[in-house]
Amino acid sequence: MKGYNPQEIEEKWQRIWDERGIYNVSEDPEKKKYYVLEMFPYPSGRIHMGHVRNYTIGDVIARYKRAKGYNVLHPIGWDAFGLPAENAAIQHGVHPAKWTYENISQMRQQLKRLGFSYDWRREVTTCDPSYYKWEQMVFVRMLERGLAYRKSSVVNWCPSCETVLANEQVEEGRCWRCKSRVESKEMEGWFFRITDYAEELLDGIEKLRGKWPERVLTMQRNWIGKSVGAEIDFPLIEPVDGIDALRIFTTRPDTIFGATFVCIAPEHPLAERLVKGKSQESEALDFINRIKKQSNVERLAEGLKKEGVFTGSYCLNPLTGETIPIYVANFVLMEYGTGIIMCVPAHDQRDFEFAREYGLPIRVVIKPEKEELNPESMRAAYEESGIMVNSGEFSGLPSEVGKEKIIEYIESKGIGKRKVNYRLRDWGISRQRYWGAPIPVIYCDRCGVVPVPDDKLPVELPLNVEFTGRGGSPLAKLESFVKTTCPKCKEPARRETDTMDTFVESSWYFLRYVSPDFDRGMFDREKVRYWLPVDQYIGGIEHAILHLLYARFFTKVLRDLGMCELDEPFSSLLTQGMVIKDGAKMSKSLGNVVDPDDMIKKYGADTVRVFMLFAAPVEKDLDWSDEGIEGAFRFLNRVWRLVTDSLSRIESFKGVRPDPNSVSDSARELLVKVHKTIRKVTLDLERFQFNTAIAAIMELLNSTSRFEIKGEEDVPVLRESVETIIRLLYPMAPHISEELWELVGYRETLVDKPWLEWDGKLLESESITIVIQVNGRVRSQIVMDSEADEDEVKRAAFSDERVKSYIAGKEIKKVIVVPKKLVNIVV
RNA sequence: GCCCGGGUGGCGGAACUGGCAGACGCAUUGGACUUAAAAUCCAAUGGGGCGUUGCCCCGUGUGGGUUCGAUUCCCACCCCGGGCACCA
Repeated sequence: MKGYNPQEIEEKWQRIWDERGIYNVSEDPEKKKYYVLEMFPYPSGRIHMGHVRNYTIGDVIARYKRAKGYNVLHPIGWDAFGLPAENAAIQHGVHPAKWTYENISQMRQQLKRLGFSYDWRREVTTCDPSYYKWEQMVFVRMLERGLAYRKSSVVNWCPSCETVLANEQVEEGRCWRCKSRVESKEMEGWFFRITDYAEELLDGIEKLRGKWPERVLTMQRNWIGKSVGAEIDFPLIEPVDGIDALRIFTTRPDTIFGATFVCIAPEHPLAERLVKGKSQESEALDFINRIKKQSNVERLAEGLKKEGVFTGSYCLNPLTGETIPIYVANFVLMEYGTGIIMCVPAHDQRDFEFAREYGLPIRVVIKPEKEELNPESMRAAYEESGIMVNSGEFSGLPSEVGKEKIIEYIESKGIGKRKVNYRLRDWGISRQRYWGAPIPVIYCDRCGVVPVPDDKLPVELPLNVEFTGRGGSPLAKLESFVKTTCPKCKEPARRETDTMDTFVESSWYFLRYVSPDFDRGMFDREKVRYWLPVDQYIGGIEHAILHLLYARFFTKVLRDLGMCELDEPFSSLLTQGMVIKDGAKMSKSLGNVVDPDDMIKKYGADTVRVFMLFAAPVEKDLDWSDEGIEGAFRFLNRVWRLVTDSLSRIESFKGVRPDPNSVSDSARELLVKVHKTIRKVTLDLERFQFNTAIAAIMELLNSTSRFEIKGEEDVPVLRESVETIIRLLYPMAPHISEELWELVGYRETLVDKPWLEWDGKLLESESITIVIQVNGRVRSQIVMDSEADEDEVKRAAFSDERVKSYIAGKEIKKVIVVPKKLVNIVV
């Protein structure tokens, strides 16, 4: 018999699966649907071990669910827009389109070589105009509804690349590409109003509890950063430009009697007006300008040092009626709240530090339960709740109650209102880059911003551009693209040359898979109704916030545009850990990269898959081990050998059911093991515990290899065990399983075979080993019939010789019997 | 600082809902096969002890608690990983 030759059999089965199109699915109202999706890859050139792990997990789930009778949708595509393509163009003169499509065709071959069960007819590529056309149309709808808008804001600017960088593209204050220092710059750009959905996105998190990893939910919750409080007016002593009060935001209205000064952000337009004509003017303006020049990164890096300068202006504390000073301070953020805060040094650590630095009064207004606070000797602010003191008519109230009372009071006086703030900012989607979906708007001197009409979509990305890496986006320099006519007045106009953030494409690709060729809209609504939501989404933890939050937001927008009925796109989320080597992420610079192709060449796809699943639980990081993959290869070889070695013995027993009552004891034991393994593997696959599922198959393999046939009636047991191993292994290592299945005499492929069921009766009727403890320590074991009642078990326990020696001459205080498990005798 | 995870042999890891800690794999050691090696197979492998082939004690980050019984539950602390970090 031939040895295990993975190259040969893997190619064979991949061809057979492909020819028969066995993974192609369509809607079937008779069957329960299951949509399993892995995060699609960026076509960087070659797949890496992280992809292999991600897609192997998805493939096991897809094959298992299919065997369980589900109509399984399992698609793949390409997140094909992005900066690396443009860099390749700048550095090597290859056009981004050519580079991207060549990478895709290479990576597609690699995925096929791993035997993943995709419906390849549904492949989507986001840089294709037939894909981004729909995204542009949605952009226009959003624009019409005010969900997309243009504004000026402070961005990260790389002076060398002459482009904006997203926050995540800034590493320690430097450009991730050219390492030059990033500057802050005010720029116009397009935004999606994700903040309108802050509350719903937060609510949704509660509904995803238990189905998404808690960590991801926590990260999203923090990112949205809801805080409840109030906005309150602090009247100015001298009004400026008709403004007679400063509106502040606070989450602690209960501490307002302790507000001894007010701070304003340096970027706040009022800051400069407040200092005008004051003796502090030049000093204050110097400070404001110095802080404004710092990039966000620098300002955060300088971090803990609180700095400020007195404006020379005063306002009133609206509750105490006291006159208090107004400062400009570096720790106040323009983007959050109103950009102005009331400062309560006794009960806020930042205000406390600032007050100590500048000698401002500290007044205690919240008293802790037990201790007394002394403003002179306090070393830190008291930020917890307590009893209100020095707070006029509110004194004596618990601070939590006082918070409500003060809000009611200021609302009744018309000097403020209850207010909820979010840390979440609107999503800036403009990129001064070429390789992305053009933003479909036209600027007309007469009509202003005009969206491109639907019948003129898509705005195709022109391919005849030059890549110099200098002077901004190549699009802006392409006159034939920029020059156009206004759709409204037909006069000459200019096109927007920014492209969309690539996270926009990945915010809806999972919807496009249901009808990839649909040309009357983004997707076929009926098909979305059938397939969505995604039942199981699988990907790396690195997308915990960005992609997963954007996709949730975009789904809700599409719903509100009346395009679908979906609230949440991904019912369940599985985040797999990274693949690392020698304790570090695989990277070229560390020289610890393991190439999947090399491993496939050496061991075959099945071995690579099995190792990925066996080496660690899915959520944890997986440390690559050369010895480990050898072990996986050995395991498959042993399976191969078991089957081929037993072939002649079991060949003529096809379809013969073993009779548990007439087989030898060891055969019966094996048969029980077979069914226990079916149960274990099934339950493990349901919970995505692939490592223990494989361990269970290994155990069964060991038992079967050791098994010796005692008589003719034992042979069907051996056969059943062999067949079980093949079939349980199938979702993880499909090629070898198919080949061995054929070898043991079957013509139909395993793809079509329903999943195995275990025989519950066989497992129940077993005799059971019961552990006997004396004082909680294991002292003996007895074998009992599983039907035995408590008294029988007790009697057997007391008559056990070893137990007798432990309890001899001692008083029995208590006997605990756990049915079918153990007896504990306390003496 | 705050919020999540997580600490189990030499290593990756297992243990249902409180019930035999260390499944399975790797590595190591010894043996078989071989002229030899590789491959393969068999055996041992948490620590310590002894009357040494069978048994005893200790042992799941540390210290306490609940319980007949704790890797599992509760309290306090230590360490590691990740996220957020002047968000008022």
